[in-house]
Amino acid sequence: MPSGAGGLLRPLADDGAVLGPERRVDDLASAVAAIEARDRPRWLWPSTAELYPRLLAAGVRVERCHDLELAEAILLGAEGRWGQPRSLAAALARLTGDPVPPDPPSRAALPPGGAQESLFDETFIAAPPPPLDAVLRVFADQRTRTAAAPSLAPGGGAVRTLVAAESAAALVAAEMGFTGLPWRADIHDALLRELLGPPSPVDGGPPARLVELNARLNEAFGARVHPDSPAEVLRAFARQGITLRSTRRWELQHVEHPAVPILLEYKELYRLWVAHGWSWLDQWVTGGRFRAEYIPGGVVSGRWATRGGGALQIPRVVRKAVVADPGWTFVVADAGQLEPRILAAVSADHRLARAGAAGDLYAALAAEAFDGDRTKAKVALLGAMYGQTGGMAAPALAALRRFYPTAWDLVEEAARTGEAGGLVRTWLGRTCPPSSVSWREGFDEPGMEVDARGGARGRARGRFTRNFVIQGTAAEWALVVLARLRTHLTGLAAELVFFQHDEFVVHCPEGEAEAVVAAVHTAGDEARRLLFADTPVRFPFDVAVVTCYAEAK
DNA sequence: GGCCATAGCGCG
DNA sequence: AAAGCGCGCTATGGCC
Repeated sequence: MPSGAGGLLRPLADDGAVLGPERRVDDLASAVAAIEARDRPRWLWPSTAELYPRLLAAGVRVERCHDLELAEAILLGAEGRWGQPRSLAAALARLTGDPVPPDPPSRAALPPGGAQESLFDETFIAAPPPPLDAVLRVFADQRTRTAAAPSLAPGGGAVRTLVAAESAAALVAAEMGFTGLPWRADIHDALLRELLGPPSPVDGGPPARLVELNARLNEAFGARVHPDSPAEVLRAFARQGITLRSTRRWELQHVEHPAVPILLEYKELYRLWVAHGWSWLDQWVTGGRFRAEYIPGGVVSGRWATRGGGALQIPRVVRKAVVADPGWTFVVADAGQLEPRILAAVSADHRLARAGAAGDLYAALAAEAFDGDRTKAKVALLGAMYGQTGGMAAPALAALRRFYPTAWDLVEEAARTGEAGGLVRTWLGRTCPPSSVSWREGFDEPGMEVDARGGARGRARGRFTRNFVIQGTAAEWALVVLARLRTHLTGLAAELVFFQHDEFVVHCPEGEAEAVVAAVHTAGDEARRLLFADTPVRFPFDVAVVTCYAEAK
């Protein structure tokens, strides 16, 4: 953090009542550090993503915050105003009746130390700090709106929990981005050489193994083929008398032709090379760490998104490069069967909840309703949550409907609401975007009826809302786990280094592993109680203590 | 040259 | 008639 970044501070009570005068400080980070050490307050600020990385860079951590922007986005959704600008300035303008400014474009993903980063810093410093009365006014308004916001959970107050969890998670996100995931560039390089052969002598050229596979592919087709071009590959197969709809792997697998195994191997290695090859390593790994930018609430369902480096898509094979520091280890905790357990808890379906008390929910289902066929039980449950109706799932779904009618009704009701153009909400009250918002580009396919009811489009939306309730509630459970786990890790050297939807990775000295494992289980239990009180459903973790991430699972 | 849609595949 | 959800990233290929 450049020295001299100042700011404005003011002490408040929990309800936002002013407790003292406004104070301008020249060194915001030091002032925050001093107050944090003394009072451990809940910090109220416009944006964690904007401010907290700067505090972290100055060596300052805080325990709690209320993120006005994240709260605003949740509340706008709850009020049917999904997608309106969420910045402090926008929220204030809506209160004063002034023109609402659009949100600034999100910061582009930049490699660490990228040239544009310093440019951005200057812009930030040049901008005046927000007036504190704006912060107070918006906060007071949010408190009222939060109390009124609906949720799937019965009773009130759920959205307040959601806002608190989202704010806490934003702290974790910034800290994880700052800390980074331990990454051994030398091991990554050796892995790439083993799989791809030596890198090309030409800068950026394909490595030896890809060159070789391409040559063999040309031989098999009897012509030069550029395998990275789907159109060219389709034409090459057509010349062999084979008509394909696409060059997707699952379709190629059914084709009898000597080019197929070569092409499949090429595609797999090509993917590794372009997405997680040497240039990825150069761009994203510095000082033995992979640093991504994590974006809480970046996905409509409330899951996190990331910017840069594809942090949530690290291929399993590449995880061999994720190695703990000497004397340290990873605690990798994976919440097994999370979404079906969420369905059991949310629906409170008596029999499903009883199955959810078991260590293996699918096995419990199989024993009760699927003649011991675990695969069938799993297909049925996943089909119900994703809206699958055809193929193998049909008879399984019938059994599910018969044995677990309450759970069945919950997802069906969510689907019907979506098909009719309505909104659904998660347990803690995150609201899905309205149907007027195309939440996914390419949503409309040729021949899809525009009518929201009855048509293919309506059914697609039904599948979306059906899944939204489950995926979104699972994301909320995970947010609470993150927040609680973070709290339990304070005082230890342990650091949260990775989080991926239902999986938590802590990097800690070997001697702390036992305490971290205990903290994970405690956090999971606290999350269950906070969301679902006395549900019989359990949310067990598969926990692995490993020095290499690839060894987990 | 930049912009945008699409294809394809990695993750949960 | 059949229809499984959510993402990010990198390539190609058509466009201006």
